[in-house]
Amino acid sequence: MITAPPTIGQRIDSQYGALSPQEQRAADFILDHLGDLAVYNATELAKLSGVSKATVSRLFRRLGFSDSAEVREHARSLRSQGSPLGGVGAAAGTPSALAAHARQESENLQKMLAGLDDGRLDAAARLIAGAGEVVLIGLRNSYPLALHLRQQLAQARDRVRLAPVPGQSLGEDIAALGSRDVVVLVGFRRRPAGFALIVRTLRERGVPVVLISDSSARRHADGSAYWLECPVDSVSAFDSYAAAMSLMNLLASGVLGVNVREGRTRIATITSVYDALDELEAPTSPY
Amino acid sequence: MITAPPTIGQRIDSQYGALSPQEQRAADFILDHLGDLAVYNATELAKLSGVSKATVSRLFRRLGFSDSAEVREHARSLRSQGSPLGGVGAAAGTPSALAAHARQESENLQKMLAGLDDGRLDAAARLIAGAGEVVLIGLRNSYPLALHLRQQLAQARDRVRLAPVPGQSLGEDIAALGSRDVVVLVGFRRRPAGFALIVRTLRERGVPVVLISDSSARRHADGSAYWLECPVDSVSAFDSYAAAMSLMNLLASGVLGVNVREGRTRIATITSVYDALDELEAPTSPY
DNA sequence: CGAATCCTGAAACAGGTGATTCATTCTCAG
DNA sequence: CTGAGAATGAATCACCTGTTTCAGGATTCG
Repeated sequence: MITAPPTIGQRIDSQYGALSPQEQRAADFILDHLGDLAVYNATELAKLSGVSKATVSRLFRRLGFSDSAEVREHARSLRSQGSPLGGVGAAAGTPSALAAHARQESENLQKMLAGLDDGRLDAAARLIAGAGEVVLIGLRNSYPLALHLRQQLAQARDRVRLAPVPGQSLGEDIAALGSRDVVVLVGFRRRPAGFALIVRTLRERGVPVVLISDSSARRHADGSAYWLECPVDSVSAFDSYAAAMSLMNLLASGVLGVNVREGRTRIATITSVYDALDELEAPTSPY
Repeated sequence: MITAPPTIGQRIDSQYGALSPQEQRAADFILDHLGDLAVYNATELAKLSGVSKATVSRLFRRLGFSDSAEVREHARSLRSQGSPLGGVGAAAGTPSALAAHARQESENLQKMLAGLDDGRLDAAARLIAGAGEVVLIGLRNSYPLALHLRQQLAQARDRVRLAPVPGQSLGEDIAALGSRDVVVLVGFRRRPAGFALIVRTLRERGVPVVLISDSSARRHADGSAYWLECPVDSVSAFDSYAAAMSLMNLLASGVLGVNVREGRTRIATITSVYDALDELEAPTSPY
């Protein structure tokens, strides 16, 4: 049996710790774009990963290639073999359980999206974007989701509050709200008893509600302006909020008003993203 | 409907008859290797298709490109957008915003799972299941995720704490930990500056770390016992933590599974514990 | 605190790339 | 037979790529 020479991914993995910081940076980029490695030349690799050409050159050398042409060659041969290219993994484990999980997650996602293509996502986003104040409510297991949504929404607009603030009753939180405001109510299964009362109170006050929940909250749907349904079914003992997170992302970006259809990680944007990342990595205060 | 500029394949098709014999030869080669077009440069194209560089240059010009660089660019954009390879039509039905989003989410999920099938998920779950104390750390945007994971893990085992407790420094939180405990560190991109210090401190103390993050935290991976990588890429302006949530679910159920197998099950008490937890978790409502 | 070592990007340099020019060949029409 | 025109590759040359060198930090070690 022929022992194949290690792929570039494997080489990076095995030597990663021994690489210098800048070399790691370039290596990161390579690992993140293994499939596209053959289309970049060394200069682009350097620019995109934010290091000098010299560093890239040294990295190749250190990974055991004699020059960048050899790397190109290597990347190409990997491509043509259709190999997974991956440094880590690729070994057979217990795919059955993971596969079942994957299927379930996809199904959740699909269902969630299917319930959205009547334009209600857009409508809800518009409602939130135009509201005076936005209050997010998430109790119990929905609390982390609400917290997350607030972090994202806060980047899309002002005046986004999380409602159950410690030391303050929910009543006080929503007392001042009116019909020009919006409440985003995250209410996945295992809602506390008072949930129905919240919905009723808000409706009486004329506060529009965007309800995000699984199907078990259907009875509260007609008390809401929009109901964004999202399944949380899972093959395991616990609910999975993956599709819910996906929905949060859609909602936040909808509010931001960006055109989601814009192509994926375009080369032009890669650099700026990386730059922004590094800026954040260095300074800043802890949480 | 937007009329996209014709692809190079279409341009060749429409002008094929008007091309000179040698140009057709080069064009044939291009058509036969459309998917790999981005990896060849003009000189290689010439050599491989058996024509001179000059002919290739003229061909590009005749196809409406000003430059071979423009062709490269074009070839790349085809790669990143759709499927020059995987079939002709890119499912012309509704490649709308939601579809693009769905595709990206699936890809994230797939990548996440691919990084797991070497058994590291199971290993990490075992480590967590057997640890004396489990401390979850999630800063900034990773905080909601950590919070969520705690809710789920708390159903699978005892002694699961969230570390950045308000009014207490992280140092105090992890001061008492040792090699028999475990820290689950959630560190998705936009980590604060102190992150590296946390990793270092934990390693010095011999506290095993399960790192959950996107690829940007790779540099911290070798300071960790297990690194569960999870992409958060999104077609929108915000990162999507859908795959991350999926991973949390897997991890929690993995831990539960270990404990069930080893007779440490807490299933009987799950509900009551869960409820008690929630009272502590989200500030209680007056309702 | 100083020396040694390593890391790093700027700059120099050698080699390669691709657009253009030019001479040759071939094809027809006259 | 001849001249116009197209096709084509070799040759040229400005430009670009990638390697190496070098000097200025940063870090480590004594």
